[in-house]
This record gives sequence, C-alpha cells and structure tokens, in this order.
Amino acid sequence: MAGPKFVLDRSSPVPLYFQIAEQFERAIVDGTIAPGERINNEIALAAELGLSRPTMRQAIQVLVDKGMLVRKRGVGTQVVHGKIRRSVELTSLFDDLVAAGKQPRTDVISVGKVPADEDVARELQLMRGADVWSLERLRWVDREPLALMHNYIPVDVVDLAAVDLAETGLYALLRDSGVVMRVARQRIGARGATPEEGRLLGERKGAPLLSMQRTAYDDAGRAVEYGRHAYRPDLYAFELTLVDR
Amino acid sequence: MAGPKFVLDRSSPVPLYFQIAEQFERAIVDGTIAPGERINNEIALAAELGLSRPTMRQAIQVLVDKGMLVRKRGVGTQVVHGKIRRSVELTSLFDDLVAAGKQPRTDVISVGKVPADEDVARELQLMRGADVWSLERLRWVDREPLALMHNYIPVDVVDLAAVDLAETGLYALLRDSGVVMRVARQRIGARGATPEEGRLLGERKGAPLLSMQRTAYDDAGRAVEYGRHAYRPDLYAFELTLVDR
DNA sequence: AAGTGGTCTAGACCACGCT
DNA sequence: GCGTGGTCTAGACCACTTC
Repeated sequence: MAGPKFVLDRSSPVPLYFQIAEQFERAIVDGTIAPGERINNEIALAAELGLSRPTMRQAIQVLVDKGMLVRKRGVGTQVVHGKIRRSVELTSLFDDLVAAGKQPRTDVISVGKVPADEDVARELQLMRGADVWSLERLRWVDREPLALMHNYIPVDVVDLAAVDLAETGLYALLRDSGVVMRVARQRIGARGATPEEGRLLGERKGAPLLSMQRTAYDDAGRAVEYGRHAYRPDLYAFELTLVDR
Repeated sequence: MAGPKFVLDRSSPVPLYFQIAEQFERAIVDGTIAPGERINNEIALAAELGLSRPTMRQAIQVLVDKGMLVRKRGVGTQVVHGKIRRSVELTSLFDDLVAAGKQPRTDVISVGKVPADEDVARELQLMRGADVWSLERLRWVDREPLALMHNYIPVDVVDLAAVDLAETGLYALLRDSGVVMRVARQRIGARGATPEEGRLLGERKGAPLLSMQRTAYDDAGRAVEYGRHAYRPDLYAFELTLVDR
C-alpha cells in the first residue's frame, strides 16, 4: 500500500484535509508511492490518523481533482501513471515564468482610458463606449519577445495611473487592490500575426501565433478583467489536466 | 432570493446532491436566478428540501466547480455574471460537433500497427519500438476539413482491426471496449502547417494551425491513448473555465 | 452581535467489482 | 460474500464579514 507516515498538526490553521493532501502529493511526486500503486482504503487511512472518514475523503478528493489519484468503486484508489503536469491555474504568465526560474521582463507599450469596443463592453458587462483601462504590454524572457498582451479593466476596479506595471504583474496588482479573482473563462486559438504583432514579437507577418482571450470574475461574480493575448508558439503552450467526475 | 421550487425523488438512483445541482443549473442558465443574485444560505436551503447541510453543500459545490457560483465566507453564495460556457471535458471532437448540431464526417487515412517512436513510447509507458496502433483521421464538418488527428493506442487496450472508425468516435469505441477514461493531460499550442497538413486541410503551407497533444489515462491509472492533432483555427478553438479553489 | 461559509465528527446504508 | 468507494445524516465549532 502506501505507508508513509503522515503528521497532523491540529493546532495549525491549515485544514487537516489539506495537510494530508499536501503530504500525500509530496509522497506521490517524489515516488514514495509508486505510480499504479493502490493506497490504503479510506476507512483504514482515517483510522490510522485519527480522522473521520469524510475528512480523509476530502483530502483524497483534492488529489483526485488534480489528476494524481484515480478512484474505482469496489476496487480502491490508485496513483495515476505518467508524469504530473501542473494544470492551468488562475495566475498570470508572469507568475509562470518566475516559477520556472526565467528572467522575465515587461515593456509597457501603452496604458490609458479608452472607450470600450463591442467585445470589451460585452465581456465586462459595460455599455459600449464606456471608459475602460487599456493596457498593452510586451513580455520578454531571456532577451526573447514572448507575448503581446492587451488587457481591459473597468475603471472602478483599480486605478492604473501611476502604477509601475513594468515591475509588478497585473494580477498581483489586482490582488493588492483587494480584488479576489475566483473564476476565469478562456478561449485558446491560433492565427497569423498582424504586421504590428510581427514587428513586436520578432516574427514575420502571418507567422503562426497562439492566441488566448480571458475574462476573469471576482468573488462577487463581477467581471474584473478581459484580455486578448498573442504568444510565440515556439516559446509557449498551455498545459492542462482534465478529470472526469 | 432564489425561490425556485426544487423537486427531489428519493427513489431515483440519481444522487440527491446531483438532482439539486441539475435543477439549480437549469435555473441559472434560464435566468430564473439572475446573475449576481445571492442564493439562500446552505442551512436554509437544506431545511427547505429536508436535506442535511453536507448534502446541500455538495450540490452547491458542483456548480462552484463549474464556475457558475461563487462562495464568499461571511457573505453568501452568488451567481457569476457573464454567459456560461461549457468547459473542456473528457470527450472527443466528434461529440462536440454532434452536440452542436453539425454534420461531422470522418475519413480514415491510415490505420495499422507501427513501432512507437520516442514520444509515443514515453507517453504510453512502452518500450521504444514496441508495436502500437496508429490511427490517422481527417475530420470534416459541413464539407470543410477541420482537423487532422493522429492517435496512438497500446495494442493490448483495444483491437482496431475490423472496426468502422469512420462511423464511430474513437472515444466511444474505447468506452464500448470497457475502457473507462478518467484523466487526460493536454498541451495546446500553435505551429505552421506542413505541406502534407496544408494539402489535407485546404490551407497553404505554413498557415497557422492550432495543435493539441493529449495523453489519456483509464481508471487504473494506465495510459490508454496518446494523440497529436492539428485544427484549422478559423473553425475551432478550446474554451475552458478555470476556478480558483 | 448576527449571519455566513469552512471544517470536522461518528456514524449509517448502498452500489459496485471481485473472487 | 466481502471489501471498496459513493452517498447521506444530524449535528458541532470555528473564521470571517457585515452591521
């Protein structure tokens, strides 16, 4: 089975189910529990740790949702084969790059208030022509242009004037302004580069680009950001894990 | 608040939490509960329906996971603004197109056993050079070529010989063979069309294509399918909903 | 202070897969 | 038949937000 010793700290503010999930994930990632191996059943694990079964179940569910464990009724729960990829999360490219140990850089191409076009107004639940923040940035990594990003933000969400957007990620800025992003809807496609995009990204006109549009909503269900982005496909791709539930 | 009357059938094999989630989703989609509106608290809803709170919570969680509801501690649970898009699921393009009312068609370009190349062997946990099923198909919708799909399947998973792959989706075939797909890892990118791809998809060489690679795992954690696909970006894109949890 | 969701307990019965 | 995960109950206490 999977006998790694788990440690619980009942005085910690970290929920018990999350403490277990973290330790379980570590054990899977570092191979203490082998791919394909079956873990102990929920009842036994709960008893070992002095937890109730629902709490143990909740811990396991976290890893099932991440695609690391698979449940099979009447049989048991096993570790999925294959390497674990981080799934797409509600963070920005900036976070991704820093986590990868790269040297990202950002040039702000333009920032200011513009009237919302049809797309922007629809996605941000505004009247067409209403003022919104417009932010264009070019992302670099290791001296290579990587992505051209165009974001639109309702003016009542945050004040983009006098903020150093070259140094801070947009999402970090929103977080610091008290905006809690909870849901995002994305559309990923491909298209040829416009002459402008080609110039900025160092590609020829018509070269394949990976495109992504995203609308993000905060914890009140309000649309707080809409973005249209283009990525150099030789330097960036989207990875995600799907789980059938 | 959100008073649509829910109906429970305790004799149904459908779980109670799922019955509630379905009716709630319908009420949100058809506008019975307006975007931004707060729903009743969990305790009250549970009492109304004669359910325990954990069961009611489980029902709400289903919709939170779908990105339709947002919870806020100390405040309540609200409906997210914006139109609801179906998120990426563990199905095939064929299913997508049929659901959209389109007339999909499939040409099988080639099917047979081939030795696994390095990528295929790694993704399917096989020795390099081991025999695998190779399946190339061209997908059409409304007389337009849409996607060129290349799948690899371990020979012990299913027998592709003497199967009508033009009429049946690959995933349906695998389901019918007793394979239960539970987890898939995808990588979405973009690239220029090869001359061969251009010819089959009716695009010029170098035209932008949307690419997707997917490895799927069954309910035993075993890799059962690896695919490399190319889509015409004017006809197809990937939509997904991210939820921060 | 009051109300909300977040977590946790200690059980119960059922459906399913295997032998 | 037995062991597994799937569902469900009827509570409890806590953390956080708002008033």
